[in-house]
Amino acid sequence: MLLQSQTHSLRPLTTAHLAQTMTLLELTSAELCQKIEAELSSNPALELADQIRCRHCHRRLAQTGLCPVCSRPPNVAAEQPIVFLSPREDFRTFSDRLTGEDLPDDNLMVAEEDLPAYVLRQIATELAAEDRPLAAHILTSLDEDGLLTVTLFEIAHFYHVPLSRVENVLHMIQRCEPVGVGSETPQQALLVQLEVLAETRPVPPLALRAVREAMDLLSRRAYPELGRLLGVTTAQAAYIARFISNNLNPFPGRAHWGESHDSPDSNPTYHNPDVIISCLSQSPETQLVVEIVAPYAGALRINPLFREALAQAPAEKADQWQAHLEQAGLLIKCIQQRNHTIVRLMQRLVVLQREFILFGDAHLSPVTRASLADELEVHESTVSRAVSSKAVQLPNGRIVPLSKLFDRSLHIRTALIQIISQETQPLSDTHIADLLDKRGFPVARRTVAKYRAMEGILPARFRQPRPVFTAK
DNA sequence: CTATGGCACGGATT
DNA sequence: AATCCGTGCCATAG
Repeated sequence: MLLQSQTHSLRPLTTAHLAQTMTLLELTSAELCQKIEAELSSNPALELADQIRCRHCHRRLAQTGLCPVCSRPPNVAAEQPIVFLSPREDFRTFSDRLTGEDLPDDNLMVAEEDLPAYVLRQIATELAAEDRPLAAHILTSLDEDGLLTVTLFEIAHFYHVPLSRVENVLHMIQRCEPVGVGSETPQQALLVQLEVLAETRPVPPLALRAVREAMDLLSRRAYPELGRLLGVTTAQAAYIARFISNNLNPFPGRAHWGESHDSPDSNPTYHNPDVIISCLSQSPETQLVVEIVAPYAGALRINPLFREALAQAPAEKADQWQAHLEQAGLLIKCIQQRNHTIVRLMQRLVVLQREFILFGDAHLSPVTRASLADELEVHESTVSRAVSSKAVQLPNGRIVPLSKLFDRSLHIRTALIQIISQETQPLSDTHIADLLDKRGFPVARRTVAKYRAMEGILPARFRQPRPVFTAK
Protein backbone atom coordinates (compact mmCIF):
# COMPACT_ATOMS: atom_id res chain seq x y z
CA MET A 1 0.00 0.00 0.00
CA LEU A 2 1.40 3.31 -1.05
CA LEU A 3 1.71 6.21 1.25
CA GLN A 4 0.01 9.26 -0.14
CA SER A 5 2.39 11.67 1.43
CA GLN A 6 1.28 14.58 -0.71
CA THR A 7 -2.28 14.43 0.43
CA HIS A 8 -3.16 17.18 2.82
CA SER A 9 -6.50 16.10 3.97
CA LEU A 10 -7.38 17.33 7.42
CA ARG A 11 -9.52 14.34 8.03
CA PRO A 12 -7.86 11.27 9.45
CA LEU A 13 -7.16 8.76 6.73
CA THR A 14 -6.67 5.58 8.64
CA THR A 15 -7.45 4.27 12.05
CA ALA A 16 -3.77 4.35 12.85
CA HIS A 17 -3.76 7.98 11.99
CA LEU A 18 -6.73 8.64 14.17
CA ALA A 19 -5.30 6.79 17.11
CA GLN A 20 -1.98 8.53 16.91
CA THR A 21 -3.49 11.96 16.55
CA MET A 22 -5.47 11.36 19.69
CA THR A 23 -2.40 10.34 21.58
CA LEU A 24 -0.36 13.26 20.36
CA LEU A 25 -3.05 15.69 21.27
CA GLU A 26 -2.73 14.76 24.91
CA LEU A 27 0.98 15.32 25.00
CA THR A 28 2.60 18.38 26.44
CA SER A 29 4.93 20.24 24.14
CA ALA A 30 7.81 18.97 26.21
CA GLU A 31 6.60 15.40 25.94
CA LEU A 32 6.04 15.78 22.25
CA CYS A 33 9.54 17.06 21.94
CA GLN A 34 10.88 13.95 23.60
CA LYS A 35 8.80 11.72 21.44
CA ILE A 36 10.03 13.39 18.29
CA GLU A 37 13.60 13.08 19.42
CA ALA A 38 13.14 9.42 20.11
CA GLU A 39 11.65 8.98 16.68
CA LEU A 40 14.40 10.98 15.05
CA SER A 41 17.09 8.79 16.49
CA SER A 42 15.39 5.50 15.70
CA ASN A 43 13.88 6.22 12.33
CA PRO A 44 16.27 7.05 9.48
CA ALA A 45 13.45 8.16 7.22
CA LEU A 46 12.81 11.18 9.39
CA GLU A 47 15.11 14.15 9.35
CA LEU A 48 15.35 17.63 10.66
CA ALA A 49 15.48 20.48 8.21
CA ASP A 50 17.16 23.73 9.07
CA GLN A 51 15.39 25.98 11.44
CA ILE A 52 13.52 28.75 9.75
CA ARG A 53 13.55 32.14 11.36
CA CYS A 54 11.65 35.32 10.90
CA ARG A 55 13.60 37.80 8.81
CA HIS A 56 12.89 40.58 11.24
CA CYS A 57 12.78 39.31 14.76
CA HIS A 58 14.52 35.96 14.35
CA ARG A 59 11.76 34.15 16.07
CA ARG A 60 11.67 30.51 15.09
CA LEU A 61 8.95 29.80 12.59
CA ALA A 62 7.04 26.95 11.13
CA GLN A 63 6.95 28.50 7.67
CA THR A 64 9.26 30.74 5.72
CA GLY A 65 9.07 34.48 5.76
CA LEU A 66 7.98 36.87 8.43
CA CYS A 67 6.49 35.79 11.65
CA PRO A 68 2.83 36.64 12.17
CA VAL A 69 3.69 39.39 14.58
CA CYS A 70 6.03 41.19 12.24
CA SER A 71 3.79 40.72 9.24
CA ARG A 72 0.53 41.54 10.89
CA PRO A 73 -1.71 43.79 8.88
CA PRO A 74 -1.97 47.27 10.36
CA ASN A 75 -5.65 47.46 11.14
CA VAL A 76 -7.04 44.35 12.64
CA ALA A 77 -9.80 44.13 15.15
CA ALA A 78 -8.45 43.81 18.63
CA GLU A 79 -10.58 40.78 19.26
CA GLN A 80 -8.74 38.88 16.61
CA PRO A 81 -5.75 37.37 18.33
CA ILE A 82 -2.61 36.51 16.45
CA VAL A 83 -2.21 32.79 16.80
CA PHE A 84 0.75 30.96 15.45
CA LEU A 85 2.99 27.98 15.94
CA SER A 86 6.25 28.69 17.58
CA PRO A 87 8.62 25.80 17.02
CA ARG A 88 10.82 26.32 19.96
CA GLU A 89 12.11 23.48 22.01
CA ASP A 90 12.18 25.03 25.35
CA PHE A 91 14.59 23.23 27.52
CA ARG A 92 16.98 22.94 24.61
CA THR A 93 17.12 26.62 24.10
CA PHE A 94 17.74 27.33 27.72
CA SER A 95 21.45 27.40 27.10
CA ASP A 96 20.90 29.13 23.76
CA ARG A 97 19.38 32.03 25.47
CA LEU A 98 22.20 32.44 27.85
CA THR A 99 24.89 32.22 25.29
CA GLY A 100 26.52 35.18 23.87
CA GLU A 101 28.11 35.24 27.26
CA ASP A 102 30.20 32.51 28.68
CA LEU A 103 28.38 30.21 30.93
CA PRO A 104 29.63 30.86 34.41
CA ASP A 105 29.18 27.37 35.60
CA ASP A 106 29.40 23.96 34.08
CA ASN A 107 26.83 22.32 36.28
CA LEU A 108 24.36 24.65 34.66
CA MET A 109 23.71 22.19 31.94
CA VAL A 110 21.69 19.15 32.70
CA ALA A 111 21.39 18.32 36.35
CA GLU A 112 18.63 20.58 37.60
CA GLU A 113 17.67 22.39 34.52
CA ASP A 114 13.97 22.00 35.04
CA LEU A 115 13.37 24.64 37.66
CA PRO A 116 15.94 27.14 36.41
CA ALA A 117 14.69 26.94 32.84
CA TYR A 118 11.15 27.27 33.98
CA VAL A 119 11.87 30.43 35.91
CA LEU A 120 14.20 31.89 33.37
CA ARG A 121 11.58 31.67 30.70
CA GLN A 122 9.27 33.82 32.75
CA ILE A 123 11.68 36.66 33.08
CA ALA A 124 13.44 36.30 29.74
CA THR A 125 11.66 39.24 28.19
CA GLU A 126 12.23 41.68 31.02
CA LEU A 127 15.74 40.66 31.73
CA ALA A 128 18.48 42.89 30.42
CA ALA A 129 21.03 40.94 28.43
CA GLU A 130 23.89 41.85 30.72
CA ASP A 131 21.96 40.54 33.70
CA ARG A 132 21.51 37.08 32.23
CA PRO A 133 24.66 35.60 33.73
CA LEU A 134 23.50 36.85 37.11
CA ALA A 135 20.10 35.28 36.70
CA ALA A 136 21.66 32.06 35.48
CA HIS A 137 24.02 31.99 38.40
CA ILE A 138 21.26 32.50 40.91
CA LEU A 139 19.01 29.95 39.31
CA THR A 140 21.65 27.31 39.24
CA SER A 141 22.52 27.84 42.88
CA LEU A 142 19.17 26.69 44.19
CA ASP A 143 18.72 23.66 46.35
CA GLU A 144 15.85 21.28 45.87
CA ASP A 145 13.62 23.45 48.01
CA GLY A 146 14.13 26.37 45.67
CA LEU A 147 16.20 28.29 48.18
CA LEU A 148 19.45 30.00 47.48
CA THR A 149 22.62 28.25 48.58
CA VAL A 150 25.02 31.11 48.04
CA THR A 151 24.91 34.66 49.25
CA LEU A 152 24.15 37.59 47.01
CA PHE A 153 27.39 39.08 48.08
CA GLU A 154 29.33 36.18 46.62
CA ILE A 155 27.59 36.58 43.32
CA ALA A 156 28.16 40.29 43.21
CA HIS A 157 31.76 39.70 44.02
CA PHE A 158 32.14 36.98 41.42
CA TYR A 159 30.97 39.24 38.61
CA HIS A 160 32.34 42.46 40.04
CA VAL A 161 28.98 44.17 39.92
CA PRO A 162 27.19 46.21 42.57
CA LEU A 163 25.18 44.24 45.06
CA SER A 164 22.11 46.23 44.16
CA ARG A 165 22.11 44.84 40.65
CA VAL A 166 22.12 41.31 41.93
CA GLU A 167 19.33 42.22 44.28
CA ASN A 168 17.28 43.57 41.41
CA VAL A 169 17.64 40.38 39.44
CA LEU A 170 16.80 38.30 42.47
CA HIS A 171 13.74 40.38 43.04
CA MET A 172 12.50 39.61 39.55
CA ILE A 173 13.15 35.94 40.05
CA GLN A 174 11.36 35.79 43.35
CA ARG A 175 8.20 37.09 41.84
CA CYS A 176 8.06 34.31 39.27
CA GLU A 177 6.25 31.05 39.67
CA PRO A 178 6.86 29.33 41.98
CA VAL A 179 6.59 32.57 43.89
CA GLY A 180 9.41 33.10 46.32
CA VAL A 181 11.88 30.94 44.48
CA GLY A 182 15.44 32.02 45.00
CA SER A 183 14.90 33.38 48.46
CA GLU A 184 17.66 32.97 50.97
CA THR A 185 15.47 31.68 53.78
CA PRO A 186 12.00 30.21 54.12
CA GLN A 187 11.02 33.38 55.88
CA GLN A 188 12.03 35.54 52.96
CA ALA A 189 10.13 33.26 50.62
CA LEU A 190 7.00 33.67 52.69
CA LEU A 191 7.34 37.44 52.69
CA VAL A 192 7.61 37.57 48.93
CA GLN A 193 4.63 35.28 48.59
CA LEU A 194 2.59 37.48 50.86
CA GLU A 195 3.49 40.49 48.82
CA VAL A 196 2.45 38.86 45.58
CA LEU A 197 -0.65 37.33 47.09
CA ALA A 198 -1.80 40.67 48.42
CA GLU A 199 -2.09 41.93 44.86
CA THR A 200 -4.79 39.48 43.96
CA ARG A 201 -6.57 38.62 47.13
CA PRO A 202 -7.02 39.97 50.62
CA VAL A 203 -4.44 38.91 53.11
CA PRO A 204 -4.96 39.09 56.83
CA PRO A 205 -2.97 42.14 57.83
CA LEU A 206 -1.39 40.32 60.71
CA ALA A 207 0.01 37.56 58.54
CA LEU A 208 2.81 39.83 57.48
CA ARG A 209 3.81 40.60 61.03
CA ALA A 210 3.49 37.00 62.03
CA VAL A 211 5.92 35.91 59.36
CA ARG A 212 8.29 38.76 59.91
CA GLU A 213 8.45 38.64 63.65
CA ALA A 214 7.37 35.24 64.74
CA MET A 215 8.65 32.59 62.38
CA ASP A 216 9.75 30.36 65.22
CA LEU A 217 6.36 30.57 66.89
CA LEU A 218 4.68 29.71 63.62
CA SER A 219 6.79 26.68 63.00
CA ARG A 220 6.28 25.47 66.57
CA ARG A 221 2.56 26.10 66.23
CA ALA A 222 2.67 28.04 69.45
CA TYR A 223 -0.58 29.84 68.84
CA PRO A 224 -1.24 31.21 72.30
CA GLU A 225 2.14 32.89 72.36
CA LEU A 226 1.68 34.10 68.83
CA GLY A 227 -1.65 35.61 69.78
CA ARG A 228 -0.13 37.43 72.69
CA LEU A 229 2.67 38.81 70.58
CA LEU A 230 0.28 40.10 67.95
CA GLY A 231 -2.32 41.24 70.46
CA VAL A 232 -5.12 38.99 69.30
CA THR A 233 -6.84 35.91 70.63
CA THR A 234 -5.51 32.40 70.24
CA ALA A 235 -8.24 31.53 67.77
CA GLN A 236 -7.30 34.42 65.56
CA ALA A 237 -3.67 33.48 65.77
CA ALA A 238 -4.62 29.99 64.67
CA TYR A 239 -6.50 31.45 61.76
CA ILE A 240 -3.46 33.40 60.66
CA ALA A 241 -1.32 30.33 60.93
CA ARG A 242 -3.77 28.33 58.95
CA PHE A 243 -3.95 30.97 56.28
CA ILE A 244 -0.22 30.90 56.00
CA SER A 245 0.10 27.17 55.76
CA ASN A 246 -2.74 26.99 53.27
CA ASN A 247 -1.60 29.67 50.92
CA LEU A 248 2.11 29.95 51.30
CA ASN A 249 4.96 27.58 50.90
CA PRO A 250 8.23 28.13 52.70
CA PHE A 251 9.96 25.86 50.17
CA PRO A 252 9.01 27.24 46.79
CA GLY A 253 11.03 24.61 44.98
CA ARG A 254 8.52 21.98 45.91
CA ALA A 255 6.13 23.83 43.80
CA HIS A 256 2.49 23.38 43.42
CA TRP A 257 1.23 25.08 40.47
CA GLY A 258 -1.25 27.72 39.72
CA GLU A 259 -3.24 28.87 42.66
CA SER A 260 -3.98 25.44 43.96
CA HIS A 261 -2.75 24.82 47.42
CA ASP A 262 -3.91 21.34 48.16
CA SER A 263 -1.75 18.49 49.24
CA PRO A 264 1.79 18.31 47.97
CA ASP A 265 1.12 17.25 44.43
CA SER A 266 4.57 16.18 43.51
CA ASN A 267 3.99 16.50 39.84
CA PRO A 268 7.50 15.88 38.67
CA THR A 269 7.29 17.75 35.41
CA TYR A 270 7.75 21.41 35.82
CA HIS A 271 5.53 23.00 33.42
CA ASN A 272 6.92 24.35 30.34
CA PRO A 273 4.06 26.30 28.97
CA ASP A 274 2.47 24.84 25.88
CA VAL A 275 0.94 28.13 24.97
CA ILE A 276 2.30 31.59 25.58
CA ILE A 277 0.02 34.56 25.48
CA SER A 278 1.35 38.07 25.40
CA CYS A 279 0.09 41.54 24.64
CA LEU A 280 1.27 43.72 21.82
CA SER A 281 0.82 46.87 23.82
CA GLN A 282 -0.30 48.06 27.22
CA SER A 283 -3.61 49.46 26.10
CA PRO A 284 -6.72 47.51 27.03
CA GLU A 285 -7.58 47.15 23.36
CA THR A 286 -4.33 45.47 22.63
CA GLN A 287 -4.20 42.59 20.28
CA LEU A 288 -3.20 39.36 21.89
CA VAL A 289 -0.35 37.25 20.62
CA VAL A 290 -0.70 33.56 21.13
CA GLU A 291 2.30 31.38 20.61
CA ILE A 292 1.67 27.68 20.47
CA VAL A 293 4.80 25.90 21.41
CA ALA A 294 5.17 23.16 18.86
CA PRO A 295 8.59 21.59 18.95
CA TYR A 296 10.24 21.16 15.56
CA ALA A 297 7.16 22.33 13.71
CA GLY A 298 7.97 22.90 10.09
CA ALA A 299 11.42 21.52 10.56
CA LEU A 300 10.50 17.89 10.42
CA ARG A 301 10.46 16.15 7.06
CA ILE A 302 11.05 12.91 5.31
CA ASN A 303 14.62 12.48 4.31
CA PRO A 304 14.65 12.64 0.51
CA LEU A 305 17.83 10.62 0.35
CA PHE A 306 16.17 7.88 2.27
CA ARG A 307 13.30 7.85 -0.14
CA GLU A 308 15.70 7.44 -3.06
CA ALA A 309 17.63 4.77 -1.29
CA LEU A 310 14.47 2.83 -0.77
CA ALA A 311 14.25 2.08 -4.49
CA GLN A 312 17.53 0.20 -4.37
CA ALA A 313 17.04 -1.29 -0.99
CA PRO A 314 18.38 -4.74 -0.47
CA ALA A 315 15.49 -7.15 -0.62
CA GLU A 316 15.72 -8.25 2.97
CA LYS A 317 15.55 -4.66 4.20
CA ALA A 318 12.92 -3.36 1.86
CA ASP A 319 9.98 -4.10 4.11
CA GLN A 320 11.54 -2.54 7.11
CA TRP A 321 12.52 0.57 5.23
CA GLN A 322 9.10 0.94 3.80
CA ALA A 323 7.69 0.72 7.30
CA HIS A 324 10.06 3.42 8.45
CA LEU A 325 8.94 5.66 5.67
CA GLU A 326 5.30 5.19 6.43
CA GLN A 327 5.82 5.69 10.09
CA ALA A 328 7.67 8.93 9.48
CA GLY A 329 5.02 10.26 7.15
CA LEU A 330 2.32 9.33 9.58
CA LEU A 331 4.05 11.03 12.44
CA ILE A 332 4.50 14.24 10.52
CA LYS A 333 0.94 14.30 9.44
CA CYS A 334 -0.32 13.59 12.92
CA ILE A 335 1.76 16.35 14.36
CA GLN A 336 0.38 18.74 11.80
CA GLN A 337 -3.08 17.74 12.73
CA ARG A 338 -2.37 18.12 16.41
CA ASN A 339 -1.04 21.60 15.88
CA HIS A 340 -3.92 22.52 13.66
CA THR A 341 -6.40 21.44 16.30
CA ILE A 342 -4.66 23.33 19.05
CA VAL A 343 -4.38 26.46 16.97
CA ARG A 344 -8.06 26.49 16.22
CA LEU A 345 -8.89 25.77 19.82
CA MET A 346 -6.76 28.55 21.18
CA GLN A 347 -7.92 30.96 18.56
CA ARG A 348 -11.44 30.61 19.81
CA LEU A 349 -10.60 30.24 23.47
CA VAL A 350 -8.55 33.40 23.60
CA VAL A 351 -11.43 35.38 22.21
CA LEU A 352 -13.80 33.92 24.77
CA GLN A 353 -11.49 34.45 27.69
CA ARG A 354 -9.94 37.72 26.62
CA GLU A 355 -11.16 39.50 29.72
CA PHE A 356 -9.71 36.87 31.96
CA ILE A 357 -6.36 36.90 30.21
CA LEU A 358 -6.07 40.65 30.50
CA PHE A 359 -7.75 41.40 33.78
CA GLY A 360 -7.48 38.31 35.91
CA ASP A 361 -9.50 35.81 37.82
CA ALA A 362 -12.61 37.83 38.39
CA HIS A 363 -13.29 38.03 34.67
CA LEU A 364 -13.18 34.37 33.88
CA SER A 365 -16.26 33.36 32.04
CA PRO A 366 -17.45 29.85 32.58
CA VAL A 367 -16.81 28.16 29.26
CA THR A 368 -17.31 24.45 29.11
CA ARG A 369 -15.27 22.14 27.00
CA ALA A 370 -18.46 20.88 25.48
CA SER A 371 -19.59 24.26 24.22
CA LEU A 372 -16.21 24.94 22.73
CA ALA A 373 -16.17 21.57 21.02
CA ASP A 374 -19.53 22.41 19.59
CA GLU A 375 -18.35 25.67 18.06
CA LEU A 376 -15.27 24.09 16.60
CA GLU A 377 -17.23 21.13 15.37
CA VAL A 378 -14.98 18.59 16.93
CA HIS A 379 -15.74 15.89 19.42
CA GLU A 380 -15.82 16.86 23.07
CA SER A 381 -13.17 14.35 23.93
CA THR A 382 -10.88 16.06 21.44
CA VAL A 383 -11.09 19.28 23.35
CA SER A 384 -10.70 17.44 26.59
CA ARG A 385 -7.53 15.76 25.42
CA ALA A 386 -6.09 18.92 24.02
CA VAL A 387 -6.71 20.80 27.22
CA SER A 388 -5.65 18.24 29.75
CA SER A 389 -2.19 18.42 31.21
CA LYS A 390 -1.18 21.52 29.32
CA ALA A 391 -0.11 24.84 30.71
CA VAL A 392 -0.48 28.33 29.43
CA GLN A 393 1.59 31.38 30.22
CA LEU A 394 -0.42 34.54 30.62
CA PRO A 395 0.78 38.02 29.75
CA ASN A 396 1.50 38.72 33.40
CA GLY A 397 3.96 35.86 33.48
CA ARG A 398 1.84 33.46 35.47
CA ILE A 399 1.80 29.93 34.25
CA VAL A 400 -1.47 28.20 34.91
CA PRO A 401 -3.00 24.95 33.79
CA LEU A 402 -4.97 25.35 30.63
CA SER A 403 -7.89 23.73 32.37
CA LYS A 404 -8.19 26.82 34.51
CA LEU A 405 -9.75 28.57 31.55
CA PHE A 406 -12.60 26.12 31.94
CA ASP A 407 -13.12 26.62 35.64
CA ARG A 408 -16.79 26.96 36.26
CA SER A 409 -16.69 28.68 39.58
CA LEU A 410 -13.53 30.74 39.69
CA HIS A 411 -15.24 34.05 39.07
CA ILE A 412 -17.73 33.34 41.79
CA ARG A 413 -14.96 32.43 44.17
CA THR A 414 -13.15 35.66 43.48
CA ALA A 415 -16.35 37.58 44.07
CA LEU A 416 -16.65 35.73 47.34
CA ILE A 417 -13.13 36.59 48.31
CA GLN A 418 -13.84 40.17 47.52
CA ILE A 419 -16.97 40.26 49.63
CA ILE A 420 -15.19 38.77 52.58
CA SER A 421 -12.27 41.11 52.21
CA GLN A 422 -14.58 44.07 52.44
CA GLU A 423 -16.75 42.85 55.27
CA THR A 424 -16.70 44.99 58.36
CA GLN A 425 -17.90 42.18 60.50
CA PRO A 426 -17.83 38.47 59.73
CA LEU A 427 -20.71 37.47 57.52
CA SER A 428 -22.37 34.11 57.83
CA ASP A 429 -22.49 31.80 54.86
CA THR A 430 -26.17 32.44 54.42
CA HIS A 431 -25.58 36.15 54.30
CA ILE A 432 -22.76 35.78 51.81
CA ALA A 433 -24.98 33.61 49.67
CA ASP A 434 -27.51 36.46 49.57
CA LEU A 435 -24.88 38.99 48.61
CA LEU A 436 -23.60 36.75 45.85
CA ASP A 437 -27.12 36.30 44.64
CA LYS A 438 -27.50 40.06 44.35
CA ARG A 439 -24.40 40.17 42.23
CA GLY A 440 -25.93 37.68 39.90
CA PHE A 441 -24.44 34.51 41.25
CA PRO A 442 -27.22 32.36 42.58
CA VAL A 443 -25.49 29.85 44.82
CA ALA A 444 -26.70 27.75 47.68
CA ARG A 445 -25.51 28.42 51.15
CA ARG A 446 -23.80 25.08 51.24
CA THR A 447 -21.83 25.98 48.17
CA VAL A 448 -20.53 29.14 49.77
CA ALA A 449 -19.05 26.98 52.46
CA LYS A 450 -17.36 24.80 49.86
CA TYR A 451 -15.86 27.79 48.08
CA ARG A 452 -14.67 29.19 51.35
CA ALA A 453 -12.94 25.95 52.12
CA MET A 454 -11.34 25.91 48.68
CA GLU A 455 -9.92 29.33 49.31
CA GLY A 456 -8.75 28.49 52.79
CA ILE A 457 -11.04 30.98 54.47
CA LEU A 458 -12.22 30.13 57.93
CA PRO A 459 -15.86 30.20 59.04
CA ALA A 460 -17.29 33.53 60.14
CA ARG A 461 -16.79 33.10 63.81
CA PHE A 462 -13.10 32.46 63.44
CA ARG A 463 -12.52 35.48 61.34
CA GLN A 464 -11.45 38.63 63.06
CA PRO A 465 -14.47 40.47 64.44
CA ARG A 466 -13.32 43.70 62.96
CA PRO A 467 -10.32 44.50 60.84
CA VAL A 468 -7.25 44.84 62.98
CA PHE A 469 -5.16 47.76 61.96
CA THR A 470 -1.48 47.30 61.87
CA ALA A 471 1.42 49.27 60.67
CA LYS A 472 1.78 48.41 57.04
C1' DC B 1 -31.15 28.09 68.11
C1' DT B 2 -27.84 29.22 64.41
C1' DA B 3 -23.94 28.31 61.66
C1' DT B 4 -21.09 24.61 59.70
C1' DG B 5 -19.16 20.44 58.18
C1' DG B 6 -20.17 15.50 56.57
C1' DC B 7 -22.44 12.36 53.66
C1' DA B 8 -24.72 11.22 49.80
C1' DC B 9 -27.46 11.89 45.72
C1' DG B 10 -28.41 13.45 40.93
C1' DG B 11 -27.23 15.91 37.14
C1' DA B 12 -23.69 17.88 34.39
C1' DT B 13 -19.09 17.25 32.47
C1' DT B 14 -15.37 14.75 30.60
C1' DA C 1 -19.02 4.95 31.62
C1' DA C 2 -16.53 7.42 35.17
C1' DT C 3 -15.96 11.59 37.54
C1' DC C 4 -16.81 16.02 39.38
C1' DC C 5 -19.68 19.50 41.39
C1' DG C 6 -23.60 21.75 43.48
C1' DT C 7 -27.00 20.95 46.76
C1' DG C 8 -30.14 19.12 50.34
C1' DC C 9 -30.53 16.89 54.71
C1' DC C 10 -28.87 15.94 59.22
C1' DA C 11 -25.77 15.79 63.11
C1' DT C 12 -22.93 18.61 65.88
C1' DA C 13 -20.48 22.54 67.91
C1' DG C 14 -20.82 26.95 69.82
